[in-house]
Amino acid sequence: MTTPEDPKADTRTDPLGFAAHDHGHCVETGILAAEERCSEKGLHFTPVRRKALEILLQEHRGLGAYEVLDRLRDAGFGSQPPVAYRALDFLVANGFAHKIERLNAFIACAHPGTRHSPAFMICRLCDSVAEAHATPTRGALGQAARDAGFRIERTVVEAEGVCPACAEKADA
Amino acid sequence: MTTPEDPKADTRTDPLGFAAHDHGHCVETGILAAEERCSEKGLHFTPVRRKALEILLQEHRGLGAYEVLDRLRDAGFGSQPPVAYRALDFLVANGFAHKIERLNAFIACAHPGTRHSPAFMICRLCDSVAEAHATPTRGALGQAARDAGFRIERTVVEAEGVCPACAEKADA
DNA sequence: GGGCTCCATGTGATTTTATAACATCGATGA
DNA sequence: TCATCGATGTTATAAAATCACATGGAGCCC
Repeated sequence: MTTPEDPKADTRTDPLGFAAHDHGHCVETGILAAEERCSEKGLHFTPVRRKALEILLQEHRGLGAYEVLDRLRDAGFGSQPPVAYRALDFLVANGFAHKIERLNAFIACAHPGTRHSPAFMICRLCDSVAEAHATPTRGALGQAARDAGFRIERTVVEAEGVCPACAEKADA
Repeated sequence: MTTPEDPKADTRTDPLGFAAHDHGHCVETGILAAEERCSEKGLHFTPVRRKALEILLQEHRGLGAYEVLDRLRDAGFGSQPPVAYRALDFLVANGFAHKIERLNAFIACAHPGTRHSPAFMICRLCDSVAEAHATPTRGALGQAARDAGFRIERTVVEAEGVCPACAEKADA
């Protein structure tokens, strides 16, 4: 965790959980976490896969597969859809990224390494996305599932709305 | 290798909330509710729209837009995608149906008339879908949104797993 | 080393899902 | 009457995802 002496040194205002932060840090630690976990688990963190994760980490918003593909192509990798989809599948399967169903888009995991059900907050005005933890077995859905005898294996929880920065702009 | 029965082929035990029920009732009351609400609100419940809702009501699973389109064509309506998408858009916009993002599919609302955030339980074995109520502002997501200052306008809550009927078959 | 298998990458082609753009037509009402 | 509007229809195209198959390198066994 970096604690910059001068908070104003950080000029980027990309929201992470809609809060200002040192964004270079995101990419760096995201890649490091993936490297570590891959070597632990014997997974092949190959160049395309690494690059795809890097691309996702660079933005706190959902990127379409074809947007990722464009950037992979620019980086010298293959130019056909399966190139992107396969890299993204790997990242999602191993918890380094998530798919946002509402957007048909992908985003780097904000809590890599921890076992979790993600929940997303998607700003419809600026497209930024924050990841929180969902607790699917608690709450109304969990109760309904228990009542019905339904075994939950995976959950999609996505909230659409307005992030604090955009709400503030709208007020002004 | 044995040839187990394909659970998706079983149409006799349509589950509603994964429970047996009088299915004719579903279609009938669904249509009636829509008629009533449309006349209340001055909405045009036209033949295509009515037929589309009927089609959705006939199944407790998600139907793709093109599946709906096929049946609309069979019923004598137009045969091009916008025909289905427009009817479905109307139904969704007015709360008579929902889109299931995980499946890129549509389903008739199980609680028409009541204002609610739907939550779905999707059986990955037989494709049946049950609708429950979500309480997005309670629970972890609501707390995260409040903490972040995010204003939730709409939520997608979808659980994938195994319905009681399929779980039982799997045990046997 | 030779050959083998496995897995990742690459490509072209296709399928599935969704929208754009524009014509027609009937109901409503000035 | 005729202007307007919303609904329906059509053709064409865009966007998202998958299929099928070829290549190529890493590790391994003999």
